[in-house]
Amino acid sequence: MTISGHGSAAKSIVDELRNEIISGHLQSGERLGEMALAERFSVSRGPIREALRSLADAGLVSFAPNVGARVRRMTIEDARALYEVRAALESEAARLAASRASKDDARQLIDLLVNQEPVVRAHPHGAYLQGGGDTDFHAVISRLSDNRLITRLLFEELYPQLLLLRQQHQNVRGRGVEALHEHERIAEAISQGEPELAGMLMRRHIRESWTSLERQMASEGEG
Amino acid sequence: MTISGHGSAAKSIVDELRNEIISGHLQSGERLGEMALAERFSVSRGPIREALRSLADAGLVSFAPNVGARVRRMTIEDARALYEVRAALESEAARLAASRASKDDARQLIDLLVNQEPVVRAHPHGAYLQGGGDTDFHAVISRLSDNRLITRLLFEELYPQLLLLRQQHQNVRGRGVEALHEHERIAEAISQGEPELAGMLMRRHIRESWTSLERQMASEGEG
DNA sequence: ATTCAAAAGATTGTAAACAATCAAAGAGAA
DNA sequence: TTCTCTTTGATTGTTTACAATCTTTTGAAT
Repeated sequence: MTISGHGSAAKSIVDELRNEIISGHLQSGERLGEMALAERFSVSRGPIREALRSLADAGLVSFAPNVGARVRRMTIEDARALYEVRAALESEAARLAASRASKDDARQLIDLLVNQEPVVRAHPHGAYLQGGGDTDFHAVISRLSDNRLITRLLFEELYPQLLLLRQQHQNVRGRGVEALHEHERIAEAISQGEPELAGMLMRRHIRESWTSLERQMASEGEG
Repeated sequence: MTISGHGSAAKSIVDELRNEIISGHLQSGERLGEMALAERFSVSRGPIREALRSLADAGLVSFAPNVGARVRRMTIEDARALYEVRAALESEAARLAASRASKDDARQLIDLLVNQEPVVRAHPHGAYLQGGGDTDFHAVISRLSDNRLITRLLFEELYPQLLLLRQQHQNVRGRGVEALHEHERIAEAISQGEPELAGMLMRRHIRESWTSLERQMASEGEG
């Protein structure tokens, strides 16, 4: 679960390594030797081991006993499983948000989208997810769901893996305009207190996102 | 994520401690000092620290920096969040199983229930979940979903926490007969290849389970 | 040239000692 | 008595050293 604790040394090391993995500075499959990292961060192997375990929990690093850690390589099967779980958790979050959100909360969600609209229209195929806009939207819904477990699973396990996936298949383009439109419909359902509809729209939204990504990953194998 | 690795020492320590926590031999809130555990297992503090981190990832142990680990105390809010996530993941699993399961797989699922029926009828209020029968049913659906991430989340994070919850609120009784009947309807939907129906029935099944548990936890506060 | 085996090198797993932080006990004053 | 400050004790965080395992290299035999 990784509640939070984690000796302060390991914590900052985790953050740094996560950024380097997600940004592609550390390539997929690359070995993460404990001694090498210990020297790099001017620290002993203890905190390094703890940091690597934590990254493995987040799904960014893979282990082999007596062999060590490597930057995880995401297969297309991993990606499919990831999107299926994401659909389950986010549609549940949308459902709960529609049940529990106050009028004020819902209004805040809609305002967020109104502010994002001009930005998205300026970059129709922008990396919506990575840019923060998409993250904001889903983060707000996560908060409105009032379920800390869902929020933790999404932000500490699924989203990092999604970013890693994007990093490893670089030619993925966002669906900026379409996604924004789908967001608007979801926000509307939440603000009107319709859990079933909100959940269904969110599920469809994520399925569309996966369809788009899957197509790009497939064509990647050809070219 | 805790792929598997984990030095062999830590692995067995994790298993032992998990059993002791779930069985109630270690009470909730009890301190888990590193030195004490190191002596108990005749091992140094290194593997102990790794084991405790792993248990924290499973949600059985809570941390405070510079203070240490304790057996996690599950609040009613934790329980609610847990059941909401469980509903999301298991209904997704049922949905996927209905989409993907072969006729043979589905038949196997129904056979499982037929075999369990006489056992459940003999103990109508038995601890279905803990006894293995319920676990078997959900495990099979998990496998039929063909999604390793769902399976891992359920068996390494959610189910252990559910068992801990049961341990801390001891007067919970199962819904043996009703649950079995609901299982039969779910299995039927899966075998007939109806994802929407299977998902909906599973969601309802888990909601009923939660309603029953919530009522018992509430009455616990009174008596 | 290829394949297998054995030894050398490198890396992870574990143990033991040191440093830093926190919690509790005790003394003193209001 | 109660509150606060200080000190003491205990526990976690970190480092260093040792043991076990794996990977790679080297060599010979086919």
